[in-house]
Amino acid sequence: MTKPLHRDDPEKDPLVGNIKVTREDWLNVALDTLVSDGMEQVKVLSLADRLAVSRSSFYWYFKSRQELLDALLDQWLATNTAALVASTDLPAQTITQAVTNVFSCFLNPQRFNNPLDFAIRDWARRSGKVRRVLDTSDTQRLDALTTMFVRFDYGQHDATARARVLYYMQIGYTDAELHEPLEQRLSMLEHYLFAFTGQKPSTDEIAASQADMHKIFSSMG
Amino acid sequence: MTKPLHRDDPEKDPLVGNIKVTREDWLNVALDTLVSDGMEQVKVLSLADRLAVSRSSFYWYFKSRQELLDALLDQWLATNTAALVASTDLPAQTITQAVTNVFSCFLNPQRFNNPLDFAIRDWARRSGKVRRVLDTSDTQRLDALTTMFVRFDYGQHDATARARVLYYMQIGYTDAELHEPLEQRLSMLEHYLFAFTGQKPSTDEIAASQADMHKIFSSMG
DNA sequence: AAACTTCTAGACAGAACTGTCCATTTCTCT
DNA sequence: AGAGAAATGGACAGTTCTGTCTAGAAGTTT
Repeated sequence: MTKPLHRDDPEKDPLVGNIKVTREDWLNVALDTLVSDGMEQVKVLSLADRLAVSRSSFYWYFKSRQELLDALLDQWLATNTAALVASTDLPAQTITQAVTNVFSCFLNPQRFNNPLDFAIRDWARRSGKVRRVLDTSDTQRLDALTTMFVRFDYGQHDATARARVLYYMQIGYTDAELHEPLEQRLSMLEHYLFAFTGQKPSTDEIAASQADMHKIFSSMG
Repeated sequence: MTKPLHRDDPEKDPLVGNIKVTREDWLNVALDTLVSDGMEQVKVLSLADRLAVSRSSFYWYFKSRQELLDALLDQWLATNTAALVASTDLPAQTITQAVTNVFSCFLNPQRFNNPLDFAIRDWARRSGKVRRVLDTSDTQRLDALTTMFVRFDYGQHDATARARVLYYMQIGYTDAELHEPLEQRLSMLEHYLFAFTGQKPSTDEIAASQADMHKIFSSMG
């Protein structure tokens, strides 16, 4: 479990009365399960086990399992897309720098939760409602990326194509879970940047970009 | 259901005795369910319902549900990767033509079953064994694509980067289920080709590539 | 036609899950 | 202290699945 339970977290208000866990605790454990095992494995019984709490207590906080699932979708909706869109708007001198900013966002789990994004994508394959929510987000993200390329004087069609190549490649890359060592990944960076922007990055830009990535990884441990 | 049951297919040997369905029928229905609803929904009960046959009869053909799932994985293993690798080896005068060949393969459901690929990817997220099988296939596919770029005089690192951009972008694109009209997709082709190869495609090449795509779609109806 | 092979159907046991009901616990408020 | 509010836990009912066991149906062989 990633986050400590409410009752174990010294930062939070102490629990009064006969309370053992909060609605937030249920949501955190559910989110963790969603990410690691998929939406179908988010089961009241197993969540209760992990919380060491009676299963029936769940129904005090949620009307049904479906209400919990809806809450999880809402939570996703409020995070990942916003982070990515913000990264396309960060100040940058060149398109290479701008693309590096987007890379950084995807690489930083604090800003963009990749596993969660995939769990939602899985889910969308089985639920029309989730599919529609996801489509809206994908459109927003692609629009933001396209705007970024247009800002650096790419034509509308070219910008759209490059936004898609960048975005979809990121999805595919993460999906494949290619766990290559950081050094190898950094050595490829120059070629990725060229493929994405169509422009040879300067040695300064490559170095700056690599330093960026390095910083993210070392801050993660 | 896509394929007719063995008993309904005039091409096949008639079923003798008290036989209603074959092992092949079970596999086909299971594959169809896997593709549309995911591996967790492949249930003996619902397959039996779709076949209009008793559930317990399943155990004549398969030792257990797990044996069926293993058979599905084997079936995938024998198809998609082979088709893609073959497409990288097709004759081509230029890298643009070669990339077009790969596009065609991904677009043609007869050659590459995209939904099945995703069902396997989903599954791999929950099973270490499937993950390993998928990783092996991904590596084979990427190696074939890299070799293709090297054949057209790209440096080793550049070829690897471009192979990945092409392959992962394809995964991401399909995953997003962006159902854009064919005409729009064709109008973007020129920009995709440029982004993937780093070389401006000639007007002849663009036209040939578009014709290729057109042919696939019209043959599908 | 009797024996044999091949598959099917129904009954059963057992597990895992959802949701409901209600008594009980623990703190707060008056 | 007593009443009330805020959860919690245990028992119960109902559904959906897996896998086993066995009798029976529909052909084939001798």
